[in-house]
Amino acid sequence: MDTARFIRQSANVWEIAPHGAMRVPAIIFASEALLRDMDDKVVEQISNVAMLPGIVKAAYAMPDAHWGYGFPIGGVAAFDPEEGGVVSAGGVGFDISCGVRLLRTGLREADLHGRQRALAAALFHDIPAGVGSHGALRLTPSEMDHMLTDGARWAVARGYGTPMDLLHTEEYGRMADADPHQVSEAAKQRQRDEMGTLGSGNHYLEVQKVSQILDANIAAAYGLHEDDIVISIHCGSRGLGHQIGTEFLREMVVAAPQHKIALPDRELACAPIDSALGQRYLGAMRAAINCALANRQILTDTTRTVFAKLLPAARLSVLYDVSHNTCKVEQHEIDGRKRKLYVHRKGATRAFGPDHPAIPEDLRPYGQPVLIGGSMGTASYVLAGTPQSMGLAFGSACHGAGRSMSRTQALKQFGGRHIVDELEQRGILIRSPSLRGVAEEAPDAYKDVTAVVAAADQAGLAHIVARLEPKICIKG
DNA sequence: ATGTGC
Repeated sequence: MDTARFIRQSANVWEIAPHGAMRVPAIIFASEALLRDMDDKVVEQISNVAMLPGIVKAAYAMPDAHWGYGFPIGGVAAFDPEEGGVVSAGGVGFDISCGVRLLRTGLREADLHGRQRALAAALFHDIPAGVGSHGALRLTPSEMDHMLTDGARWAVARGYGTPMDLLHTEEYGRMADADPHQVSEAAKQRQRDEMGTLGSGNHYLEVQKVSQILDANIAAAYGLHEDDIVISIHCGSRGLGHQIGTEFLREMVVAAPQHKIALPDRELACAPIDSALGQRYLGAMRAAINCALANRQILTDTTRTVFAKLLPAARLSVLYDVSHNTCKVEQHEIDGRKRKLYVHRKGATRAFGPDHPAIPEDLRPYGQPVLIGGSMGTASYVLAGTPQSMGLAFGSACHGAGRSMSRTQALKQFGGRHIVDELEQRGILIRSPSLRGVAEEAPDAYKDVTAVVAAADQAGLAHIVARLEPKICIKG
């Protein structure tokens, strides 16, 4: 990307002033090197987002941004219903409420010695992974509705985990105002036996060690110490979220003319927040958020069972669970005035600063944990929301490394077997039902996650707390 | 992301 197109606001903040049909500026958070390597499509897409009705302040792209469906992945945009603001299915993405949950184990790296292979085998055996994977559960229609209404709270009530888990989950495990009646039978059908499954693509369950502490004070408050073993679970709402996304996208394209919305790109299909269609989508999307929260809760329970068999000294506790594909109603102060906004985060993690009431009480003084999943075989990071993050991009940060190469391109260039062998030589065990999937997820098909989080940190979006390195990766 | 697709 040509950096001359931008007004450089500061070292890591780049702006395109509004022109043409843009209502607000487009802003990219990135280092100069990341921006130079960034897909031109990102500017085109956030500039299009900046044209949508009721958009507030600016359309943003995070340092890991790349080309997505309509909105870039790594995009943030907030809309005001009082100014004709819209909600967009493409602004949330197909994998509704995809997110990361981080578990502490109470184990140290030394506790894994001699057990790593057995643990990898047991996790791979018990965690359903891959395209169309099925879990042990099969939901009746009434259980499906309970799950879609109560999220992780439903899972805990059914014996999958403890109330303590909910305390450290976004929305305390239950997204309010979900409406299972707006979720089609087809979506429910697809999800019936997919609860507690990982899925495919970039989803994974990883056993990691804390390799570096970058903020000792916050790390201690988060219960993280060097050489600790932790577990990251990265997955979303499976077939249900995808089906909801597909159906509403189609409906929003058809309805756009009725709502008098001129779309700069039909992939940006959206509906006014105050329309019946907008409200129906929000009800269904929140039900999908509950599905993802319940899914990660059940996976937590399965993981606990595996650890109890192999490493009974382990005590798995949730540090935090946060989504990076959502649209949420939040209060934000704009020019001294508090406004209720519909914040779309697509491949962007919520990153609320210290003292925000949405953060669990014991973590509140330190800022919300921001969980950044790296690409397979590379590092992940834990960051914390900062006091200034609310004013920068509505309290948002990056979500991962971000692809630098398409899946097709990665398949041409890399071999799954080779990647597994190479990582094994570095002490990282990859277990996956699909070598093709492994090739698509090759570490070199992604940006450098360390550079991405450094840019997020330097821009002030979130503050780096700890670095995690993989030991075992169960790959979807 | 996805019962991976014109």
